[in-house]
Amino acid sequence: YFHTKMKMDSAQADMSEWREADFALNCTYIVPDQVSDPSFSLPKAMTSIPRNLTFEYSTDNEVTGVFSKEYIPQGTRFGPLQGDIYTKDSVPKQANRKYFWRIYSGRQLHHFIDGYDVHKSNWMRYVNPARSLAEQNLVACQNGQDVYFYTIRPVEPKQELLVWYSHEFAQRLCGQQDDIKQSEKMKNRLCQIEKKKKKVDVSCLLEIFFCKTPTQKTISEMKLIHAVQLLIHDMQAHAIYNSHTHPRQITTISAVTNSAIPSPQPEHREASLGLNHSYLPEHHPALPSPHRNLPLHLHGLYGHREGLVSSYPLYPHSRPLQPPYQLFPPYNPHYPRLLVPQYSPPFPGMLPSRGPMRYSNYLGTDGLPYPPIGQPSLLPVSLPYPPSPQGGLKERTPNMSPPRGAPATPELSPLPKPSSQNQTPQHSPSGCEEAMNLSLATTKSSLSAPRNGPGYKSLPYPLKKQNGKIKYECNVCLKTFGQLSNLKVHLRVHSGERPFQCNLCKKSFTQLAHLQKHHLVHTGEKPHECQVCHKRFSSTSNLKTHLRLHSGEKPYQCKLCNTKFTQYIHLKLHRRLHSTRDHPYRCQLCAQAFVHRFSLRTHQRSCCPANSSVPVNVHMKEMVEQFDASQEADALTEAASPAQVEAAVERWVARKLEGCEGKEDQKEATLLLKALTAAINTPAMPVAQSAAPTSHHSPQLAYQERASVVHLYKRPVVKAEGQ
DNA sequence: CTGGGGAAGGGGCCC
DNA sequence: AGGGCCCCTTCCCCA
Repeated sequence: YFHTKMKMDSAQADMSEWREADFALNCTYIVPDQVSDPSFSLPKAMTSIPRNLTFEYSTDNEVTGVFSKEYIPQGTRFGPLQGDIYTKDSVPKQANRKYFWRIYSGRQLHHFIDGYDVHKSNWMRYVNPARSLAEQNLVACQNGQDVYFYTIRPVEPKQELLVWYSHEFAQRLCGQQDDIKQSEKMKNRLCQIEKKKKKVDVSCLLEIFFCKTPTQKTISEMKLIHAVQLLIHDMQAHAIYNSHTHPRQITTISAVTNSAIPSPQPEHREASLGLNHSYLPEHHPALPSPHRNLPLHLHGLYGHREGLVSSYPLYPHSRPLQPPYQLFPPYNPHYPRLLVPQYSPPFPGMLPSRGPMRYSNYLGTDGLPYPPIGQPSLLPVSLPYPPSPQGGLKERTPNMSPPRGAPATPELSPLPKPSSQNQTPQHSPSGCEEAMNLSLATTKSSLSAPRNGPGYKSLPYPLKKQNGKIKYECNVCLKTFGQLSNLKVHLRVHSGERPFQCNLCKKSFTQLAHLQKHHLVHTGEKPHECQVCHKRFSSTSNLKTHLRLHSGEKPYQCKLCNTKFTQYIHLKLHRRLHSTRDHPYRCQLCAQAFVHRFSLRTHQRSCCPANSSVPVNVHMKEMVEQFDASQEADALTEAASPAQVEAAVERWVARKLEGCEGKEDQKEATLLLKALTAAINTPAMPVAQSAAPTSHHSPQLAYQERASVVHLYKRPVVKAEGQ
């Protein structure tokens, strides 16, 4: 794993200059949502989460974030984001725009995706926004008319997914290129303010934000606001960019923003904007609150410009300071975070506060207490992206010409299934008449590039030659395969892709065969019959296991007590008994633990693999372990003399040999007995003196702390793990 | 609690 | 590429 990780890290691509289309075209892994039965009581926002992800809940069972369950490679695509779709004109009046994403067609706002309704949206609404570049691991891109999240760096297990807009996304959101000139004056003015440490002007600007309803704001005011956004953004970007050479600059800027911006008064905002509490940005600490309250039409102001440049003007693209996404200034919790009204984080999930987002709150009249208003409203002053409302946007991907002026986004309906992209085979055929026809239902593997879109491309599987044969190596776990198709199937293990779905229960699988086998669950069919008892089984494996009952075969044996089992799981469970039993005497060299002190001594003198002074003898090692667990050993006291131990070993060997007729076995047993006896009687080695009961996982520590403790009959409790 | 049996899912190899 | 098959593992339930 470590090797893999290192390899991945070193191979990490620099995506900092990738455009959204690049993400779409070059992503390596595609992780579709889990498809679940719509009749499930849980909303889709909860059930759609891919298997390699998991929610984090607050004590109230509210989703507070999305975490990885396993290693997720860089270049993995999640999505698309789902939700209700509204065109500019069809946005319900009472709509809570907190979860709005803007989808653009070219530079025109085309529609909104609203993640508010947990039954229409998917898990992505719960992803929190990154508060800094350092913690960002996902980038949101609009591909076609869908929003996807791509991993911009490998995500370790149990890490939280934190997203921020792609360059272009942010750009579209602010769409202000030609506002720059107009804002120059403002910038100059504010720079002067900075120099003079005047705060009033900025405060005034913010007042406009907080105290006037959109309609009360004049166009010039809005432009002013926008200019401030740009300025702040610019200054931050500049500061970041130059942070190495001009470290103070950041400080300066933060000081300005910090002092300049008064704490917004939530009541003001609420009252002035006439919004109900659910509009409050506060739920999203990471979001600049004022901005989030901006009505969409205000953003629309910025949306009509033409001639956007693909690269964000404020970010010199020349030399990234830090790998991917150095767009984020370092996050400093001491910075005032409420400044920059900007990027409104899309969805709710983006509750930085980790604040409760009880999904039930979204079901109807929530009434509730979204996270505290005061604090969460803070945002990272550092977020460099241009101001953006809560919208998603659209961009022009090479292969898609946006349906200009398309009607109320028919094809976009998130309800059934996202766009054509990301289609998994189970969805391809229509109708449920095919429910029973597995082959029909799974005609095409989604490994092939999705129809319209970006896809699975350029799989980075290295070719290797092993023994003259070509091998395909998985770039995630380094496992090699003789056939490319096997590797491709294998890759689903990492991507979480499960292209084969059961039409009856919606469960999905990585392989068709598994789906087929699963299907027997529904039909009740049991094709495999036991010829002895005529019991029937759904799989050969299960029949095989069953046959052991007749044959008496018990392939799984406990090394310690020789108990045998027909199934591995039984042995595993059984082993726990040994380990939960006290094993207070842990070898300092190899960490192996024993029930008895004399066993540890013998082990160290005869077969400790870490003791270079004794020949490694696997049989001997097992013998010691077995004897340690034997009734003969148990009968001894810890203070038993070498002679007593030797006698016990003899009894144990004799018992073991009962019923054992093989001369070889006897011979070997005799030899081992001799060796054991010799070891028992060998003068103690230095290391043996250190034998001490262990109450820790760390042998060293245990030794140091407990060396003087002598346990005789009462063994200290030990929490030895496993085995 | 432990052993034991079955059901089901998952990974991989071969053809 | 995909089907078939095998093996392994885990979960669940019961005595």
